[in-house]
Amino acid sequence: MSETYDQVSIEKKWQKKWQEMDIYHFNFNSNKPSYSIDVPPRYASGPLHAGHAVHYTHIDFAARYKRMSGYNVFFPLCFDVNGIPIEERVERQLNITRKDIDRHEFTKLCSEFAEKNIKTMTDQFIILGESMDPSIYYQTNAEYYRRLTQISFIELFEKGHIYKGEFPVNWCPRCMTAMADAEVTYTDRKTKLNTIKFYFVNDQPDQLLKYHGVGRDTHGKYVEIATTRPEMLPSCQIVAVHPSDERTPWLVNQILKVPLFKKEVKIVEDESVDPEFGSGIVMICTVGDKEDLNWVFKYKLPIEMSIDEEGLMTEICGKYAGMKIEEARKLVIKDMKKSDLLIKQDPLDQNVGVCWRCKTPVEFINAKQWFLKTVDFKELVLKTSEEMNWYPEFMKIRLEDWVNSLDWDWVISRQRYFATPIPLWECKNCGYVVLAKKEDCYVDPTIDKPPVEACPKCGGSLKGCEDVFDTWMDSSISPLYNTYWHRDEKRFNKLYPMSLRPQAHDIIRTWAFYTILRCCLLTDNKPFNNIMMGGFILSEDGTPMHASLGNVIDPLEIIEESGSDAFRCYAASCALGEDNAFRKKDVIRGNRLLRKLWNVENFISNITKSKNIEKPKEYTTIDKWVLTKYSKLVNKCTKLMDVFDYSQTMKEIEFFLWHELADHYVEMAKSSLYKDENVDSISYTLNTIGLGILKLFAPFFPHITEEIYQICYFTKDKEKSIHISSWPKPELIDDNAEKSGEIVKDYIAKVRSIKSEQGMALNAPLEIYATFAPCDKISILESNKNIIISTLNLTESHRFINGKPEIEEKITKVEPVYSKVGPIFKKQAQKLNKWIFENQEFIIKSIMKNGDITWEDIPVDCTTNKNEKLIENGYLKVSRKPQIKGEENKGIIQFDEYYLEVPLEMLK
RNA sequence: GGGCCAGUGGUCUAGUGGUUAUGACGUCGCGCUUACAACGCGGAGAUCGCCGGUUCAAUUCCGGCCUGGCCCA
Repeated sequence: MSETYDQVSIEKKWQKKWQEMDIYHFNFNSNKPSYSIDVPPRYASGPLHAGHAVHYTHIDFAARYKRMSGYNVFFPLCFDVNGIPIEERVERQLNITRKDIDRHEFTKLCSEFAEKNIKTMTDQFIILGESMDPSIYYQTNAEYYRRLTQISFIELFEKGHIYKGEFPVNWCPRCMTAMADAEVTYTDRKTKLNTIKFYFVNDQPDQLLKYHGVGRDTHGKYVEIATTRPEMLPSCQIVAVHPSDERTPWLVNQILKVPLFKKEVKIVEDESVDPEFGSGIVMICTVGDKEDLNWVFKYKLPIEMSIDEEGLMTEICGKYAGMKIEEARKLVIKDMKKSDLLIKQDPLDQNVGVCWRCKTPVEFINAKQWFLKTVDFKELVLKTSEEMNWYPEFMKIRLEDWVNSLDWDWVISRQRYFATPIPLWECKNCGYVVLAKKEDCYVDPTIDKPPVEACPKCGGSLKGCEDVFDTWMDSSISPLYNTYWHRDEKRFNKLYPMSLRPQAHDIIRTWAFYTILRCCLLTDNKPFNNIMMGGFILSEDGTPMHASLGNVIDPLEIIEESGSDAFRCYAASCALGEDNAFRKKDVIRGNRLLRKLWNVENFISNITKSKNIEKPKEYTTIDKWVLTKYSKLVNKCTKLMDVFDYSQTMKEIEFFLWHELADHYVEMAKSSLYKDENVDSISYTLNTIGLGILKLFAPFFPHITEEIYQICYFTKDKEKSIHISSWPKPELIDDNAEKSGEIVKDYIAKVRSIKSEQGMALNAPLEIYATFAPCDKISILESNKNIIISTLNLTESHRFINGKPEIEEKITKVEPVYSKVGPIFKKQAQKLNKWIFENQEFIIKSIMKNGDITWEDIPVDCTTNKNEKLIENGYLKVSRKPQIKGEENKGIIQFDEYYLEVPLEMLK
């Protein structure tokens, strides 16, 4: 091994070699049990950021661990390619709208854009050291994938779970298109707030007039309502006041007349009314803005539209029908002024949603949409999620809350281009739906002919559906695609349900929910057994990453600087399901850890490289100690990896490597080796642990572990890569040796730190005349004295002596043992504790005189035995300090139960 | 407004019904020691978000509030 680890070039080397070695290949003919991962298909709108990188690295930890544990791991490389965000980026890049060019020309541009990102991300995955298998690749816009999306739709349609209905969508009246929320931008503008009169239908008591916002004129009593959209009055559905408003008791359930229009509406109370806005009484129309849409859902209001697709007033607007919005607004105001319905007009700063391209204010219009029934299947989804293991468990609650709150079915159609076409034709005449044949899919009804010439019902001509699917319709069958549903019955039966669904918690209500729903409806079985939820990665200051804030972290920049393995160390430090700010210091920690690992393995290799390693006939105590520690580490890590607790696994291995192995065992072993003692057992121990720990680290640090494996262990372990070698097994567990080893280790560590405090080198000669300790400890030290003396470089004349030296001990402090005193004395405990602290001198004197103290000496009521000895029975804890007695040129250093007899100058 | 999660030394974090609370990064002091000075040893640094309650004892359990994150309305 070289002195230093050249991270950058070695990582590149292995990334290239692994591709040639093809070691991550999923073998369909393997006899091993399979472990299948329903990898999130990465959305192809741009390169990965640090958050994605962490999530995929977590998945990679699972894949590598399972591969080493003897599974045939299914870890596909995949991308989600359909959808609006890609369309939008293409439109912005070329400064066009999709309506400006041919539909199919446009989708081609989207594909090309996505392909570029896919290429970039595929490279990024390689640089991150992800072990995906490109031979089980898919992307959701490919015909082979869209075909299954369509088949799944046809089957759900045939089962009666699909229907057509009406639903309001964002709509730009100028571009004449529906748009996603993502395409709506917000802008400030000045408008007028009009306060208008809504007369009561029934006569009201005069007391009501004392309240603000209530008035009377020659036509009767009225309430004042402020609105920026008077032209929407014909679609006014209800009026609302805040429950804590003093007028509420008078107003609720009263009926108001909508001015100018022959319409009556009821007053309701609702928390979400802002009492400070306008008169504190609001009207709700269908559908003025997003807020109104919430009201529509909540009160199940009829969807009666006052504006149509072209931005013109509809039939329900009476004399205003057919006018443009602005035109109608002006005329409505004019008419209200004429009829004395308008009280005042105030200027208002407003934040309105506008079309991102033409800046026209967005309207909601009602459009015919396709729905998948979801409300009917709440129980099914809840029951199924119960059958799966959630990591962490509490994430299940989010799904349950979401499912329980569902009031509406899922709108699956989009008036878009770059997505899977909805595979059906409709009769222009009677609306009859002709589905594509499953065997014909993939079809594009905007191009392809329907399976029948004319409508089977009325003979009318058929029109291909121009709508496409919501992108979640594609991604929510990923477990079906992965397991060869409808393509290979044998593979499907073997692979479905999948072992693991990894994903982030922000898409529980979408990806997790839709996948469970659809897979259950289509297969009557859950899609996966385990679901692991990644948290959110925030930027270093704890705020979410946003391109506009300029705080997006590029994982490649970090990797260029510190390497992939170090970045993966950060990823491992992120607890599952929790939000983590990016921490540079964990990358630094990674670098230090990698360096330490390299140096320790380098040391081990120097010892073992020219030796034939064989199991020794006999071990030393410290060999058994460290092998026991190591074996327990293996058991612990295995358990932790099984529950995806990567941060803890990493900590456990790191602690063992750095402290137990490097600081203690290696230091002890070194001195023996240099004296040519116990070489066989130490070499075997070092080789076993060196290899084992490398394997424990392999899922986290694939590059460095492979490099070391190939150099140091390949000839002994004989796998072509550490990543297909087997996960370590415990080697030896000997609890007695472990206890003895701990005693030796603690003693050495303590003396080492004393040496360091003296400013002495660790291997400098140390003159200690004798060590005193109780019998159980001293016998253990005595039997390991060779290793102790050589490690600490003690003088040969040093002796281990049972008991205590000739010293005086002074008691410095007596404390109650709270956990013992508390439960017995309950309420009296505090009084007792206080007394103990206040009477230290008395207690110390009694103990000096009698060796212990009893309840008799303490003024406390107690039912226990008056003669009980308090120190002996663990009620009191005594601190002692030795005082030097004896020879003039010797002193005592004391720690724990040990007394070291040392030259006097060591005490200075 | 609702659900879930988090709030612990300067920064980030572990953890616990028992009174000197874990570790990392940073910082300060001492030391080149035949794997490693990009190292070792040691020190300083925390009213465990705030307010109540339960308890002999709360950072930990319960309730309320505040702040941040995700999702929803």
